[in-house]
Amino acid sequence: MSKELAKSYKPSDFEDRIYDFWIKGNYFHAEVDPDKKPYTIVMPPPNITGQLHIGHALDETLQDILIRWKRMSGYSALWLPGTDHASIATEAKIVEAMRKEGLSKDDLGREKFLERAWEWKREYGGRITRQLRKLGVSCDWERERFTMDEGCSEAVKEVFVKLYNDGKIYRGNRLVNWCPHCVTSISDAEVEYEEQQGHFWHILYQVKETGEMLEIATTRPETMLGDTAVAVNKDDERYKHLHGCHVILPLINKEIPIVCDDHADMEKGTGVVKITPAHDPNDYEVGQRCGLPIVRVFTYDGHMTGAEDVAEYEALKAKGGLTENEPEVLDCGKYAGMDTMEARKAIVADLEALGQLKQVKAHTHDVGTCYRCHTTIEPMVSKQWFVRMEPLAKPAIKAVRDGETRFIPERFEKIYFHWMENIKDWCISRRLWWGHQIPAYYCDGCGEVTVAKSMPESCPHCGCRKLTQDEDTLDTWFSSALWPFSTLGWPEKTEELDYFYPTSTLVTGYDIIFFWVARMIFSALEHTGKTPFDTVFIHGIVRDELGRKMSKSLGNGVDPLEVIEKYGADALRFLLVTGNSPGNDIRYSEKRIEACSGFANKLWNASRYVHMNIDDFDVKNELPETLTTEDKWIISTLNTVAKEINENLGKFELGIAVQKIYEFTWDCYCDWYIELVKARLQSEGDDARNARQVLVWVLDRILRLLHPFMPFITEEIWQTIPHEGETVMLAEYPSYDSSLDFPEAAAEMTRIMNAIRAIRNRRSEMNVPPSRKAKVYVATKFPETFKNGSAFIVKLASASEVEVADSFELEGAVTVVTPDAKIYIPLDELVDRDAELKRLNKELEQLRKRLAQSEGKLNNQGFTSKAPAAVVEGVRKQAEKEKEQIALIEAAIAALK
RNA sequence: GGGAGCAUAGCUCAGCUGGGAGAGCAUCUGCCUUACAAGCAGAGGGUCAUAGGUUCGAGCCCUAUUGUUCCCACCA
Repeated sequence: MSKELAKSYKPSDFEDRIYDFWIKGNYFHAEVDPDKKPYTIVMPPPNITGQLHIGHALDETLQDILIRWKRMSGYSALWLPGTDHASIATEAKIVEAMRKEGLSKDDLGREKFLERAWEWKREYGGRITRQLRKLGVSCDWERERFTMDEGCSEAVKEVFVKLYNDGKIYRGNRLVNWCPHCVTSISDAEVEYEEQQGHFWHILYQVKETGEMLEIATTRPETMLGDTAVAVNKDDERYKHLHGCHVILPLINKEIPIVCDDHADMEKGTGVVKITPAHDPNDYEVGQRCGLPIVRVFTYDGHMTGAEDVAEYEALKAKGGLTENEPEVLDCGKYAGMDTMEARKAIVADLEALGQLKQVKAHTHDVGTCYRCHTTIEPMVSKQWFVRMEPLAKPAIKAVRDGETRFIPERFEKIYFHWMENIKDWCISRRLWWGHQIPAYYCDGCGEVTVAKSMPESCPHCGCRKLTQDEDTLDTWFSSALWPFSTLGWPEKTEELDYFYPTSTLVTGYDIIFFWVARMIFSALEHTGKTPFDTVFIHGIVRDELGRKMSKSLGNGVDPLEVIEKYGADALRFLLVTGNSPGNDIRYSEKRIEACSGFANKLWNASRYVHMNIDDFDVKNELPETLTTEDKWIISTLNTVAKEINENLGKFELGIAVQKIYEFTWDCYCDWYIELVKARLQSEGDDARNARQVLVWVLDRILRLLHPFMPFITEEIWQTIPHEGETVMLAEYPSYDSSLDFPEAAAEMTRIMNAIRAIRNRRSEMNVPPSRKAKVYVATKFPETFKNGSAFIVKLASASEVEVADSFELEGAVTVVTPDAKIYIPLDELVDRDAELKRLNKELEQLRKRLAQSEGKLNNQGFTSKAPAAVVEGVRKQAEKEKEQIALIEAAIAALK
């Protein structure tokens, strides 16, 4: 490490070097240490397909701040990183790449495809974690995991088998969300609803028994071929005569019953609704209640079924492979093979030709789409694997209700509860190859299923030796749900698991509470008996300058790597926590990042100044025996700030904490303390030596306090000042120390500072340049304080000299009044009697107003009797000060006249 | 249809359990004071969305209203 500090702040010159230094020192590594308390964060694993975006930058920055703070506070702080295999997203990318080569999945076959996928993982899986390093993340790379590595896969199998044996995983035909583009089922959480312009088609169905026409409205006429009933409400007077009758399904002239079901709402439309159990969630329910057949009319890739599909169905039937709720398949005849949109057009046209299309109305409605490819979802009855959610959700609700896991901010608990309380069974099977293959084996002989962690030698049901593993894989989130414990070695009883689990804090965005957070909680409770983390710290999303979500299509994304290149990772990190409170969105703006970078620059320059004053001396980084008033003031202030920052961090108020460091550094240290000691530093002897020590000591504490937020610059500077230890990363985080409290000195310093501010203020109002010095007379009850501080007034308030006394009889002087002093500045030629009178009167008026307020309170018996004594006492003192000041100003006015 | 967030200075936002409205940027004034002009010293600028209520006291708590963003929901 260099001992020199470069002339100017150029983060790109040292950030990478510092990161390498940390890696070489192995400072990120956390061990099981019985002498320390554990603090654990598991990183939300980014997708291997992903590139670092600003959302990651926010998420990782918050985690890094917490982990660095805890590490410096004496915890064994483990931040466990990793990546997610992201089955749909990755598979889609590989399929897309293959398509460009003219290859399909079937051309390659499963084995070859998976080889390619792993190749992809090797190539791109490390990209995102390399990018993360640019941010300065201090995670334990030795413990990096991947959702499909051996251990995580073991955990997945363990969980699947256990849940299956407990009856909490089952396989069956249910209505699922089907993405015809990804050609797989997806879970309810993966459906995104988008508002679309559509139509209501009013179709006429003829009643067989009476010949009358029933008008039925639908938004999806292409599903009508799969209708197996129409429903009316049993209380609907209009249709009571039709109970038990049938209608003729147009186009295919199929006879289907009219059933009664509460789903038919008398208030809505005509009160008659067509029932397509195979392709609509509600209709599926009606079908179940009324015992209707299920007729599938769509293929899995979004076309109308035809003879081939029927043949497939018949073959399965012949084999005895039909199970409960197995949908029949319809040969859609002339519509067979059309995609659903073509079919819709053709069917509508044919209905019109038949005179059975009564009307078409425009209609906007929410249409479900796939969250990955945004293709319209086709609800479809299909045989899939499901997790039974009710028994899992209950304890997960209780754990949060009982406070075993809490959300920051708390309002997100409501969202969590609402979701958990209304949860449906979780469809976990995906017709994909990239992922955890479902550990279920089908016997070629008897067809029975066996669920086991590995393929059984022979079928336990019939002894047949030929078994085939289920082709499908599990939802990506099934493995992510195990992340907090699978990464620590579960199901093995490792010492890491014992020590670091349950983890401490989960940091994530509100957008994946359902996908991930909720599922981790119920999985952890089910398999480890414990909630996976104490606290879920939720943050918002980063928006662009106009408050819009960043998106590829808008092209308004901010590339964090470019920002780091230009301003440094420290500035970006600072930006992401400043002026923000938990759970709220953040707006990115160039102006703001410049301000953050400006702060780093300020710190850099202050450090350079410190260097100018210590480099030629042997300066110890410890407080001297003798402290001056200004020393005590800065130390005492720092002590208070350190106390507050720890409190704020403990409450996840990172934005408040960082602002306090900012203010202390810039206002207290740079603008006041350094200015206050400049004279001493130029002197010789103990005075100067002591000042150097305090200067260094305070800077060291600033660097420590700031380090979790701005790790690079703080390390770079820290290495150049006197210090103990190898890295600021492992220096102790400052906290409150009662021996560093100097309230009297702080009060004295405040009196001087108030006087300086008041004089500057008055001079500025009168446009007196600093070069024009003037004598200052201070009339005060604290003569010692002001005598001691007169040098400061000379230097910082452009005074030629300072005279202190109980009172002065001066005429033609400008007067300023502070709570502790009346100050005269004789600037004869500048004194504009009228202007001065006007100003004094204005001030008097303000003071009187305040006094009136104070006295109003004190005269209010409700206030004096009910308000806390300390508050009442505070107002009383305030009122006294105000009276004193008023008297002083009145005297000044009288003197002018 | 249900729920949540937000509304505070020209702009972007803080404001912790109720106890005299803040920051950054922008604007204006004066300073190249030997760390920093990416700076220093100052100034102006707010009916805390609206209307009620609780309280000795409300930006903060309660109710309603308006605007705005988002989430959830099976409405043909």
